[in-house]
Amino acid sequence: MKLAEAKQQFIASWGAFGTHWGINRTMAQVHALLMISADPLSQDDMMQALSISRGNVNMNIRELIDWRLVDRVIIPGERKEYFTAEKDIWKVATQIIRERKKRELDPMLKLLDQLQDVEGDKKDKNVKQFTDTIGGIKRFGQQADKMLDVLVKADENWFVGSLVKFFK
Amino acid sequence: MKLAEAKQQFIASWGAFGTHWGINRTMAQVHALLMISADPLSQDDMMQALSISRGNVNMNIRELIDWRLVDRVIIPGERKEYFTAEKDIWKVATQIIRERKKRELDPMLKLLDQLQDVEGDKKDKNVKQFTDTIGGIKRFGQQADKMLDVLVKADENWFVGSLVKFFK
DNA sequence: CTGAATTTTCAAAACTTATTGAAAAATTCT
DNA sequence: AGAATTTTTCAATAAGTTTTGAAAATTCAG
Repeated sequence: MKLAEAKQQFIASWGAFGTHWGINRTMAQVHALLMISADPLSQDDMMQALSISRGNVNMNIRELIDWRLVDRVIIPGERKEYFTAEKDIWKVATQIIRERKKRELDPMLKLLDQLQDVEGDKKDKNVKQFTDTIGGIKRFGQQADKMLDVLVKADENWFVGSLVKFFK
Repeated sequence: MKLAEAKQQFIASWGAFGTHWGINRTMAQVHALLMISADPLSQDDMMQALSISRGNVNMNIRELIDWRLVDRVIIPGERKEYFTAEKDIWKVATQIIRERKKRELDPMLKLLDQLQDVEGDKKDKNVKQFTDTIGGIKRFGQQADKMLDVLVKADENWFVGSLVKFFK
């Protein structure tokens, strides 16, 4: 397979993959493009490569920067801004976990806390089923929360090394 | 807080949460409703509880069954079908992992294999960046794949117990 | 087998989200 | 400072997704 074709396929698939995980297709594609580009790209480069509008590139790039997956790069002597993506997939993954935890898991746990104490007879099976379910999700979420905290602070080598032993 | 109000809040939040993870809001809400219901519900019950149409309930229930998160229940003497959800959140989580792995991770790994061998000079930095990135993602994905396999087959108590030690 | 109850399907409509592109703002050069 | 270039914004529009609801299919009791 030719490089250009392989690139296109990867970008398309990464985009489709993203949509299954609640990520805007174009944002995932911009990310994919930057991950496989040896050099930083300008917004014009991306418009070109993905056949999308200037506004679209701009919005998605800014969101990727907000997720800390992409950085602005200044190239001396160039007027335009350029962008690169973090290419170490371990760092990419931990960063995504970090953000989603902050944006989604933490608020969910806060809500579950509030829902925990409903008025009413603890003997009523409807009350009981509700509090049991909420309690179960809360405990699970807290466990996940702790685990992800450690994971995200860990070094890849330590982690993979330890996992090998753990999951023999 | 009153039970009815707490239920509504949970259903709404679970729905919103789902949309951030590529899951149809209504499907997540139906799932939430069944998880906090002490008894099995009919399609009419769900239409009522969520103010949605019959077709909508039907489609989403069938998808939840397809994900093996919900089961049909026959109540003797009743003409209607009833439905219950798995309420053990550990089982829910491992089942979701199982399905997403099958539907998304496995195909992605298969694609990365194909993209691995592009024609061209390995010294060309463009070729190199591409194969390095793809290779990195592939290795990471394979590691995750193995890990999730073990996780999904594990028993919750074993898992949590071991993790506590692991993540001290 | 008949007819009532229930479930399923799916085209059309409603809703949601993403994209465009031109205008405004900001930046940088001379 | 003024002009040229680049970036950002955002209202309008397009594209994509979900929902409805009525018709068709299926199931079941008598």
